[in-house]
Amino acid sequence: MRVATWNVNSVTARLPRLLAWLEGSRPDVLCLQELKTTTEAFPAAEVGALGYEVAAHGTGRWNGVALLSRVGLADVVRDLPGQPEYEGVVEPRAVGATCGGVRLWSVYVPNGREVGHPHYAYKLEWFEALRRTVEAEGTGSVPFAVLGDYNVAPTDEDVWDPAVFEGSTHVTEPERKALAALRDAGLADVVPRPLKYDRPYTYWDYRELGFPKNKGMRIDLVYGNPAFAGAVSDAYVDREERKGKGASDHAPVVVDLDVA
DNA sequence: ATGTCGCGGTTCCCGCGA
Repeated sequence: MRVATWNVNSVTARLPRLLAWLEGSRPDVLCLQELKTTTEAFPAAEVGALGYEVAAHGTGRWNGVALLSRVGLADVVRDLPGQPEYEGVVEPRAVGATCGGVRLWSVYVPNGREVGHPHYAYKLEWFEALRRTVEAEGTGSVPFAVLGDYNVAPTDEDVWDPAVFEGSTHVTEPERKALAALRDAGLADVVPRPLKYDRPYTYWDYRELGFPKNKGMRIDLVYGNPAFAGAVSDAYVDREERKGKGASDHAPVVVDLDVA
């Protein structure tokens, strides 16, 4: 079984690339983030023509997540139980489903903007709701994983230059402790292999030639319970998809599993 | 070497978020 996660930075803008990537990589399940469109406007017919069922969750210009599956899509849940609001709104940042006997969540963790900003506190609250979901769903024998854009680099090795990020979001101790809490809840960080260079970055800023200079970050993560992580046979970052005109600023992370 | 991108509204540029 092949599962993948990809922040597409607008599914509408990325549709030609998304369809080509699905045809080329043939994941059984794909977790998408940053749809930037509504549930209704999601291109379900186009991905359906490739054999995928869709659980999309979007409200418009920002955020939005989806699960695409060609191995079944059951027990769909939109939003984390108890997911915190931002400015009075529960944003579309999480969707869960059971696909081919594996329980999966596609998540888009809040960015945080600046340390001390209300969005940063919201980010940490959001992680706590995610941790509670892991405790509720992920501690049994069923393979379980949370895939998506976590907006946190787990270690200093996961950013191209730690000095540049000093004092910024994505690398602070409270954010990294939120990831550690997920590991304490039983999940393992399924670290993919890079297809080039030494670090498996998943995101490179559009600005200042981030990709050609490999000024990247590993912020798109796959956190799986023992039944999931123990079944992993391979994992890699598909940096090829970050190349060329019309790319997202994130590359897909692909995980192959030996599950029935 | 791609030396930002994408969206929606206040539209044919601007502000915002990332």
